[in-house]
Amino acid sequence: MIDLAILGLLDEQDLHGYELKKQLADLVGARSGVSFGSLYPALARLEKAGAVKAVEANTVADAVIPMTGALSGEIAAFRARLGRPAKGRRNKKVYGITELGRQRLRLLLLDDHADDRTFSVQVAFCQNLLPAQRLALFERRKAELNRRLADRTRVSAGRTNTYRNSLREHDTETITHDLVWIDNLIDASRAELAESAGTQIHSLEPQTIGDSHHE
Amino acid sequence: MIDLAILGLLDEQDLHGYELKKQLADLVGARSGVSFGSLYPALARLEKAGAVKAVEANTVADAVIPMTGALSGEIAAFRARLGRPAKGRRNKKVYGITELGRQRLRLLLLDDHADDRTFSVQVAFCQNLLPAQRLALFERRKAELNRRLADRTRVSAGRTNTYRNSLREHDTETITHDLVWIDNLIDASRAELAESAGTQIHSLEPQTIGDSHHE
DNA sequence: GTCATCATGTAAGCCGTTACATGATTGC
DNA sequence: GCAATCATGTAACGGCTTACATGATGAC
Repeated sequence: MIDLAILGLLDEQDLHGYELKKQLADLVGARSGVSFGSLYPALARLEKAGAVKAVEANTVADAVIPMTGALSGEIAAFRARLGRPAKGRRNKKVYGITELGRQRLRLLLLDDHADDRTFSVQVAFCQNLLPAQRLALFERRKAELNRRLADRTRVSAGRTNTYRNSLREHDTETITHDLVWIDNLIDASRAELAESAGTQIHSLEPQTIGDSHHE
Repeated sequence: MIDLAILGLLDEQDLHGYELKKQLADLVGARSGVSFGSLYPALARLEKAGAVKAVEANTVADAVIPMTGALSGEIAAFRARLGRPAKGRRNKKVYGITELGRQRLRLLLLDDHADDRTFSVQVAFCQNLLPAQRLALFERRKAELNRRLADRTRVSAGRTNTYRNSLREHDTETITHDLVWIDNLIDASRAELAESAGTQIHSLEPQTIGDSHHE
């Protein structure tokens, strides 16, 4: 999961570890947040594998301006790209994704053995997929949620009390809520797919010309 | 978490590992289900610590009758208590909770550093708590969820796209849904607390006597 | 007699956390 | 110059999963 999140973020902009961690926490929620102890080793591993590489290390300036806070990463990345040594924050390692990393990202995005948290991250970066792949991702998830719902109704025996019933009901509602969400995503995906199929046939729309390689 | 779930289940009935695993899966959902590789070591650990002890080992019969499936555990436990060697399934270890185990259970139920999954299990067995403790448990959870909601609105900057926005919105809805649930539990707890306080004093009001400390 | 299921356990390994170690920069 | 924050790492440890090893029983 951490690889997916790192590659997804680095595909959008170059970042250094510390900033990466912040955006990661933002993405998956402060809770279950990734720690340095897993982030840095993960970055090292990805670098060794050639999926990311350090760019502009040690020369980069950083925006210390607190700002809205969440913008500092973008500023840092911006300055990193410019190579401007504004105030001279030191041994920071700004990472960028490689072509190999992008391939790996696409693979991870398609992985169907993903757990719940990983699925969330897949959704967060699923713009990197082709419309049809995105749709397939959502459909798989829908099937999985329906399976859980079925399991849930099948059992229901055993000791029960107020709290266990309440818990069970709440869980069911949560899954149902997830299903509604997924259904919306699926609808949107299908619409998009139909639209792009239409444009491909007689180029009505000025959009999406580049997807020659499938569909 | 596994200790809490095991002790909670064994507090209701004596069970052997295999059956325990089924009920555990039922409790926390088939997904994120506990595996034998963690269950048996956990049982061994708890036994060594004196929190559970094996009862009726090796003499016990088991109901092989498939039935509705979920009932088999209760039947097994029932027969275990009777000591009836129906057909003679062999080296099964039926565990029971000890007084020390019950103490440990109460501690785990009150632990406020519990993660999300653990909290669910705490709710499942919170009947073992005193009304006031139960209320405190729910209130803490409510505070935690509100904290997350606050974090969530604070950030919201950074790169966004359709899918990230949708994910974010869905997460927010999920937390809100959890909050509604907790609020209901809290209301019920307060009512119960007031009622028991009322009967204890001289049964005047059936409502809100216990909340001297806020509102 | 053999296959599926019930049943218990062990071992290797992954993944992630906490805690520790280090050090530069900025604000006061 | 001192504390807080930024920044990067390492080390120890824990918990859980997968896979393996074992074996009894009941159904066919």
